[in-house]
Amino acid sequence: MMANSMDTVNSNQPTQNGSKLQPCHNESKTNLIVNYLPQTMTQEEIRSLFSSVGEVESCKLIRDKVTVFPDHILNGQSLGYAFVNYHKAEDAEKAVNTLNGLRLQNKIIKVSYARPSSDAIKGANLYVSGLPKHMTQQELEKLFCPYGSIISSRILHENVNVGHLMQAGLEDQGGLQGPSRGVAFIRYDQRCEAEAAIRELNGTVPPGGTGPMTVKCANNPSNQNKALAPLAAYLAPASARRFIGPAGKALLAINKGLQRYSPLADPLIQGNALGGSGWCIFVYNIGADTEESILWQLFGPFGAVQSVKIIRDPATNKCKGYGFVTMTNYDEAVVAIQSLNGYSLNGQVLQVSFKTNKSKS
DNA sequence: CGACGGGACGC
DNA sequence: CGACGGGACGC
Repeated sequence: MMANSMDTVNSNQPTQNGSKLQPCHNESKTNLIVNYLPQTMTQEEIRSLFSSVGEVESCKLIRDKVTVFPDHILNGQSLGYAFVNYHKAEDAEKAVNTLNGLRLQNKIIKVSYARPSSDAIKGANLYVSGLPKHMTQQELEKLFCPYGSIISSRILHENVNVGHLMQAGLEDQGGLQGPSRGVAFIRYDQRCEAEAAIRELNGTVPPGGTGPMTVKCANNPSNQNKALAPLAAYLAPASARRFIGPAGKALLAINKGLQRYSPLADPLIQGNALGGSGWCIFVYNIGADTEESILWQLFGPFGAVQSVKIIRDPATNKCKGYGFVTMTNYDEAVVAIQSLNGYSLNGQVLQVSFKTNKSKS
């Protein structure tokens, strides 16, 4: 089956692009990249696994970095991949042969040679928006493959409201994703390939599309944008605390004595661009003079709120009676909805539910 | 008495 | 189905 076109180019291949000199000590034959690791697997567990094949020189699990404040950087979640460098090339080869495709928990890991690190492979990840909603991953790759070797591609999808399934832990069984958001990532082998794709494709109308798409460099995944969103969750009352992991506890420790902090007043939260990855809640029957801060006050106590939006009449700037709140975590969103639906605000009874797709897309 | 933006950066 | 790095050569 060709379902998995995710890894279009296998990075095991001897670098066809490199008649260039390799780094002095020939790391390209000993250094491996391991993808699709289970979320919970630690660096030590990975090292242990790969040590079963041969002596490991180094092992590095890549983790998200969470910036709490400019002077507090914490290791966050595993990004699901790691680098394992062996002392001996033969051990690396054996690891590829014996560990690639190994099933660990619910994942099939991929073990392949790491491309030599260089500036040429940095910045090769593209963010694409404005794609037709019906475009498939195959069509997407066909559109982008003329400009270089595609390492991976991914179309982002809407969340789909199937809470009972998610709670049963079945979300990994596949098939539950919602419609395309018209947004995708394309990773090329080389930065220059990505740059060529931007030059050639940005602003053009994709096949089957009705308007121009945007093709640009993707943001660096581990940067400060994420910083304050987790903070809102960790400072929230008990409802959210149950879900805190080790990183959250560290955050809590750091934030002791910061009672003063209020997400309501924080422009980085109010104006954030995190929207789209969380659970969007429709809030109806709010008064004409309702402001964003009211929604923050209402929803903040239930957990991590990513964004808040009051819909206004552009002419009068008066609220049209509804707004949207995006929360990060499904469980917290459910509790917020259950708690706030029917709540009386300034004499009006709120109707609160997950957002539906009634818009004129 | 009316009823689901706009822009989107992956867990 | 799934995001291809890495602060540090320093007392």
